[in-house]
Amino acid sequence: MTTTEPRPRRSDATRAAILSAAKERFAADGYERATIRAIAADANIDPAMVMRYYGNKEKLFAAAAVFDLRFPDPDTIPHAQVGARLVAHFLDRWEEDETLLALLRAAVTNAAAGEQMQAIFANQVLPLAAALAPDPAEAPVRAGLLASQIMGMALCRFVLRLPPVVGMTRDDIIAWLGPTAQRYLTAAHP
Amino acid sequence: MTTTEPRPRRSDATRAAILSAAKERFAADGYERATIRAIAADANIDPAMVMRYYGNKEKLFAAAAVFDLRFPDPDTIPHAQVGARLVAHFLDRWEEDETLLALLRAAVTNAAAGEQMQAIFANQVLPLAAALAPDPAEAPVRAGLLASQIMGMALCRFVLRLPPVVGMTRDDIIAWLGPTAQRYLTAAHP
DNA sequence: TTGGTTTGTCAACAGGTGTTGACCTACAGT
DNA sequence: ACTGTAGGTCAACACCTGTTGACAAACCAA
Repeated sequence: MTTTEPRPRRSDATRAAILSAAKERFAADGYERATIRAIAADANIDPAMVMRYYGNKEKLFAAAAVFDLRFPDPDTIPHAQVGARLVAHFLDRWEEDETLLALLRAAVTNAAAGEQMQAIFANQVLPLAAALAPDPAEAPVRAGLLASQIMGMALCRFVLRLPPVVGMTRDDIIAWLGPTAQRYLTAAHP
Repeated sequence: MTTTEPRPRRSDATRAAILSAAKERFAADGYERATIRAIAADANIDPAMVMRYYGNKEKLFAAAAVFDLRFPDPDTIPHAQVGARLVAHFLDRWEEDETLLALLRAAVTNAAAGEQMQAIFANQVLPLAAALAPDPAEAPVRAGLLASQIMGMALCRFVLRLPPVVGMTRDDIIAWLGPTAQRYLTAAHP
């Protein structure tokens, strides 16, 4: 038995346009300033359609903020390079998918977005740290430290746009942050 | 000639109450959700007073977001301990003054707040890095790296409230982030 | 063609926002 | 006591927000 795909509806294109516009607006403006009217205008549809297909603004955001970090299999990474590889992977994910930016911008002022951020941390970052940390009991703290450095870099580079941080190249960032991530994940407790 | 203090006005108490309530609201809710009406209610005054004394919401925020990091004199810190000392200092400043939290929460969605954040970076963090970096030309990047780790920790601990990060003690954080800050500021370019 | 379901449009609602101006009150200087 | 000014109150404004319900158009099955 194949997985039962719900047969394609005629309105799928509209749904997709709404979701795409929502991601863009949430990423650019944050939760409160991204208005349903503006999202609908971007998608060239009536604001009422947003309500019809997504119920309300919170559910629309929940749909727009689904995100998979797509970590590589930890076993395929040489132990000495996990830091650099993860920093590089995070940078790529951050730049190729605006969803993370939307999530960050919204999570700072919206409770539901904050919880979604916590869920991503618990379901995706924590298992990764558990697979890499020398002692599984330390995994949560190590995951938290990794998150603090990665999110801080994203904050300064993509949100606050601090000029020296914006000016760094991808390789600069990997060279500086790689050892930090490596230490947070694998080094002995200081 | 003594510095010409503007003689105290009868309304100084009201002004201070407004500013204090504004800091609290901006810190807790961010720029857009902190309404003038709510701030006025906290200060037990009429919303119109806010406009009279601060002109408009943007100017009120600008007044509420003035902040001095109060760095210790770099020369008084033993070179080997600058990282730990600065991390400890940042933690203290962050916890004793909610202005930084207001600034961070607002800077993510409000352009003026973002610029104020950039100004603090340029006027306060950058000179510190310049005084500590081995090569002054590298100071901006080193300051940016320091900011990324410090702001990231604040974001995860005070805003997103990631449980493992909230659970860390002050000493935990200093022990983990101290060496990172030390390396960003003083170690050779990797 | 008929009838019903899906897709879309329009206008309006109830409530909240920053902001303004008219007005009253209490004080300081004379 | 009189008067000008600073401090404070009140109601309203114009606008924007999420959200709703009534209605029209397009589609598809019979």
